[in-house]
Amino acid sequence: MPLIRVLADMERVGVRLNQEDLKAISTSLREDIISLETEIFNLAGTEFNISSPKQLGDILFIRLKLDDKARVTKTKQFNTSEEILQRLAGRHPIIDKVLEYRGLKKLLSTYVEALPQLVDRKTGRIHTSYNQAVASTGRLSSNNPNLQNIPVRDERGREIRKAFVPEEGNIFLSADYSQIELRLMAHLSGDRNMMDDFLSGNDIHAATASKIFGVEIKDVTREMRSRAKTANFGIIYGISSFGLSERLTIGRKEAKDLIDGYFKSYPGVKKYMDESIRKARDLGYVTTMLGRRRYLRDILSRNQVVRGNAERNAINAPIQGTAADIIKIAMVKIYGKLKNDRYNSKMILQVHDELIFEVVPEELEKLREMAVYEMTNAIKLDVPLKVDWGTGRNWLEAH
DNA sequence: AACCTCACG
DNA sequence: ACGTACGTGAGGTTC
Repeated sequence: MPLIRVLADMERVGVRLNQEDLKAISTSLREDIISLETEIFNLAGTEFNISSPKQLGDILFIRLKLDDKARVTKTKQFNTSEEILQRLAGRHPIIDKVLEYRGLKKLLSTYVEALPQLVDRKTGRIHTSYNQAVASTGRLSSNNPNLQNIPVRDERGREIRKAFVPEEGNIFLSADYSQIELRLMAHLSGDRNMMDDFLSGNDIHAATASKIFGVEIKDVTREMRSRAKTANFGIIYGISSFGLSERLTIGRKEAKDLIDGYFKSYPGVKKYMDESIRKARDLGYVTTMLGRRRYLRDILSRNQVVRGNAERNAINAPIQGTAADIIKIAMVKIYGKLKNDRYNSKMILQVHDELIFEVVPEELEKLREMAVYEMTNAIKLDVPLKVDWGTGRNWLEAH
């Protein structure tokens, strides 16, 4: 069965949205937004459109003179992104209010107000579209609406995720790959140390911290683990000392030392990354484990910014793309079994490393075992794949 | 339509 | 001297 039919079926089935929940969220968001508006206008001493980066920039950096060396965007406007504002937070009480306003407004306009309008009249459910041919790495994308970016990180946003629910009597099952991209880095690079970290079943970020900071795993602090985690992510994306220093708010030198330490701990990873770039130069493309190609026309560019971008793509695409290939294999296999064994439960959503099923309770045990098995064994690697799962009466709870 | 900002993995 | 971590989609503002 080709993937496109699996996706078509998932789109057709859709997912239920509890509109009463959303109404309540809407009311409370609106109230908070209005009072934040008032506070912001008072602090600014004038009314303006807080949603306009241009007007906000003028207020913060000219009227209130909060310029932190006034960073600017392409078009020479003041940069008012969250990242910049965070750094100014201590300087004036308006900053926190603006950040909070922005967050709540985002939830309201992008989700709470938009989603109910996309509930299908006939089915009473939300039906996304999955695209197979948009993302250059081979990932799926989802639009109209995008159900791959439903909030989960903040408390307020999580309320929205709770509004995604199964039919009366059914339950959600969520199954997701644990650290699939880092596992792929371990496999593809063949780095003995990283492979051993996964084979021993240790917490990978703690294991990385232990190596780069030179302490026993048991002596790894939260801060060390958090930095190691950032470094691990950075590695997958084709790290630079600048990028890492920005994210950790540390100096360039310190970031460089950290990266050097990383590559000393995982020398195979460094070798693999260099090899990926060399391959891209030779062939003009890189491939995933399953042979999907990403062409990199800029890999020989004389412009180092453009070339650097292509080099990071050469590192990242085989990793992200292989992860995408793997979950697609699992989806096709799982879908085949759902059909063949006449399940009444349905696979309804895919979010890159996660599959969500709407399950009739009698089938839960069997389906959970089957789905986790198919995901875990979709491909044979030199390190184990791990799949976590959960169930619940809404999407958040299933996590 | 371009830009800025921000939601997710 | 430059600009700098991967991949998406969507809403609001501005031109």
